[in-house]
Amino acid sequence: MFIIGTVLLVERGKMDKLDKIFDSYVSNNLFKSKSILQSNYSPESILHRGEQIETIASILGPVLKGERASNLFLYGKTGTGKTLSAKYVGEKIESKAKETGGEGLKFLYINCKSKKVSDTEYRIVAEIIKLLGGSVPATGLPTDAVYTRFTDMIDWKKQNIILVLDEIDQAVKKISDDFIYTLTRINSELKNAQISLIGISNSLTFMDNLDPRVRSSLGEEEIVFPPYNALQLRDILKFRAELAFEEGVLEEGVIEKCAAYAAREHGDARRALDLLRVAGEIAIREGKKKVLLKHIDMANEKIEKDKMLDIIESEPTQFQLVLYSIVLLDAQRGRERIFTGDVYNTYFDICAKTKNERLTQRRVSDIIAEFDMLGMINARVISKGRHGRTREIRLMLASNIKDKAREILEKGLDL
DNA sequence: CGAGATTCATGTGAAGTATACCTTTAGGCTTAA
DNA sequence: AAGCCTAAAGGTATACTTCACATGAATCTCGTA
Repeated sequence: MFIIGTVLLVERGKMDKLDKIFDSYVSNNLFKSKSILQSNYSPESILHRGEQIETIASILGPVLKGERASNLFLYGKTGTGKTLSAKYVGEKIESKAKETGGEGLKFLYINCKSKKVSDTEYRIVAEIIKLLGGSVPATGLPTDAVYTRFTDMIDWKKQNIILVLDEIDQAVKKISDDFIYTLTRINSELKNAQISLIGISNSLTFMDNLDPRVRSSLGEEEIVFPPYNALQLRDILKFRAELAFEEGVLEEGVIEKCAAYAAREHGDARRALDLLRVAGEIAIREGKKKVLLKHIDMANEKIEKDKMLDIIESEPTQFQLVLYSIVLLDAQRGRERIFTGDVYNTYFDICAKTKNERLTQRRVSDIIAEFDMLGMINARVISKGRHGRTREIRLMLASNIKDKAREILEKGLDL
């Protein structure tokens, strides 16, 4: 109890000196500074990405002379340092510009996948404007009016904007590619300002199914981020672990194991760092003095679990109701197959019980399709012949998190 | 017995509705000159 | 008269509903061997 309390404390705020001293008396805190292992931390130097960073820098360079930089496109699997490198160069170039007096440089970073932005073109542009310090209503404006507002905001003076669109493939999948086209075309409507786009994508094939016009304008320059291999991952982990952990709390081989795990998952450095951090947290919770090898296995499991549960928890009520129906049926039926009709019936009952409004079957059908997209369930349209057509639904949650998922849903739904 | 017709239970697309929120506009009230 | 506030009018995005039609294999029907 005591220990868990401190862990929470440490998680909440950043530790100041006093906390640090107290902590060393109160608990066996293995971390020197945990934030270093968190994914939003940008290290002073980025290992094994020198080449890419230099290339980016040289492409963006012209901006410092007030010229427009080429649009740039970064490929690479998750956790290969794309975002980090882009942000890194962006920040450097921004401060360089300030140093040399040129005020007219703005570096904007947008993640197209994050919850508040995702889904619509409108929200993405709105987010850009917010970053520029303006504000846009959440709804109510025609989309092109938002674009106009955006151009107005930039164009009042001579300046260069570098706009990073992270996970751009997600945006294109949800919306369509003419939204990028609009963005690339904005340049021709600007009189004073200039925009350079940096697109970041996980999918290597993303460019191939893009409108050719968009492809040529966005991909003026392309940089590929290859996955890290186990050795490089080890270097990165070592570098960060030294800053993050107290000395000597890592069991021999812990770093190597993390690196190996992550290397197996297409060289994902973020994953490796998460693994290490969570392993540390588990070790503390168990009251151990050292992070052991087995903690990494536990961490691996926990991370998978948390990812799913987070998604579930943040889902809107109606989605939770539908998912809850599926979870219930899954528990009831065991191996028996679940069909849309079954889900709708239980959903119907649950709505009655919880006094929630009931959606139509049509809508529920769409919701089920969306869960399918999320990978939470596997839904396949089959024909049962005389007995009609339906989706055959299987819950894809690992069995060890089903109970937890159910718990969260019941809590979320006030059951 | 087999080929076609039927049928069921939903999938799926299009169009319409409700709601929440935004801008613009016009009128009315206040205030300062 | 100028400035400010408010309410009404006119618009949009989003989530959902309604309507209508599409699907595709199990099952039925019926002609034929």
